[in-house]
Amino acid sequence: MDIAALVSGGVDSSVTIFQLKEQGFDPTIFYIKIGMEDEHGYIDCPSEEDIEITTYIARKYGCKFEIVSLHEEYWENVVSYTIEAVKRGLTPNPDMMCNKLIKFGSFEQKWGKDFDKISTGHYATTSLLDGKTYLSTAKDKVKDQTYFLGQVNYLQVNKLMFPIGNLLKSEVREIASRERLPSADRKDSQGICFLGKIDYNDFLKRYLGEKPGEIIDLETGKTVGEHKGYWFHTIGQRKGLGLSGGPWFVVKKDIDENILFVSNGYDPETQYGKVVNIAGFQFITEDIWGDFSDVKNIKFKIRHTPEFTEGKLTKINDIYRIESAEKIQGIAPGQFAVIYDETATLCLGSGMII
RNA sequence: UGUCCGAUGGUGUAGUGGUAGCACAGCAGAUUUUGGUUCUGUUAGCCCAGGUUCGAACCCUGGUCGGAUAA
Repeated sequence: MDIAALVSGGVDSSVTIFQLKEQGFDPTIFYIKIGMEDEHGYIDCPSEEDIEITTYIARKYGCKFEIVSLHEEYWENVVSYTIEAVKRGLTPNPDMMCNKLIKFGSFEQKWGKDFDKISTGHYATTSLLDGKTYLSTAKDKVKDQTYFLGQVNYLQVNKLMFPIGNLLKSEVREIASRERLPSADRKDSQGICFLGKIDYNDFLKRYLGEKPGEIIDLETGKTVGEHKGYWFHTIGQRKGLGLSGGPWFVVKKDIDENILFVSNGYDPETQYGKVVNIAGFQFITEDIWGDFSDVKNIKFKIRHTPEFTEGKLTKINDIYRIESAEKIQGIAPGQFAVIYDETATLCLGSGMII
């Protein structure tokens, strides 16, 4: 079986190679360059060290190694999507789009198609049900990364391998240090990858500029301050408002009027919600309930959190709706709601929060 | 103009003679493959000038500023 293994130089993806070799496979390693420099020199993803480590891994395990670039694709799909979404007042999720469109999209079209499987270092698993592959959660429920995979489709899931999905993070670290992998002690990667060391707000300022507007207390209707552009704030956000007498949380945006609505205090009701409406919901594999019509008990996430929330899923025409069992904070349109089965073992699908 | 009240970190406030606290904001770090949340740490202050006192944010006098009220 021919396996294309995506390796980033981090601990997780490094260990996948060890795992694959243990299982008798001989993967071809791919390092995808996406850190792109635009005309302003503002996108920057320092990849030297990553490539160095990946090269070492390839040599250590005697794997073929290719460095490929998806700069253009990344820019056209992920970065522009991010900017467009933010401009419309949404909260984008570039990393989910990167998985869907780049790692398992463009890569597949250009190189992956020649392989039987694509392996990555995600904390996720797949399982077979009635002969069909389903995306499933990882053994390490805290590190589980199925949320970021919620937008992939059946063809992609069918072809994916997650060699560390059945390991705990601690076990991965153990293997890495036992195998003396240079990435053993590297910090977990975090943050939007294309930004590198660039501050997200700087990035937005660069592309969208500043546009002062009012901050209004939703409860009293009073203007309590000024912001520099609605795109610098997302629903549920506390940091960055600069208002005293808080804490204050962003609860609503008016894009046309460029107004930010906030609520004050630690537990105002306006900060929470129980209903999440989802547009464009799609099952990754298929509707496990058959013809979905009534109400189903599910678990879900509206952002990458350690816990799964309980809720009920219903369908209203083209829109799916989650009724959360408990009130949840920061329901941000543009983010994806990812649906799991009742036991949080199968990742069923996702759609965009509206 | 008279009278009264107030003046404490960026903001809102505790502290009535003895080391100036708290909240929010800010900053830093932890957590997190999305700017979110959460957690930890931290910066920064007694309107000014005199006086009383061993010692003053606190008491007294004057000034400055803000608010109220009277004509």
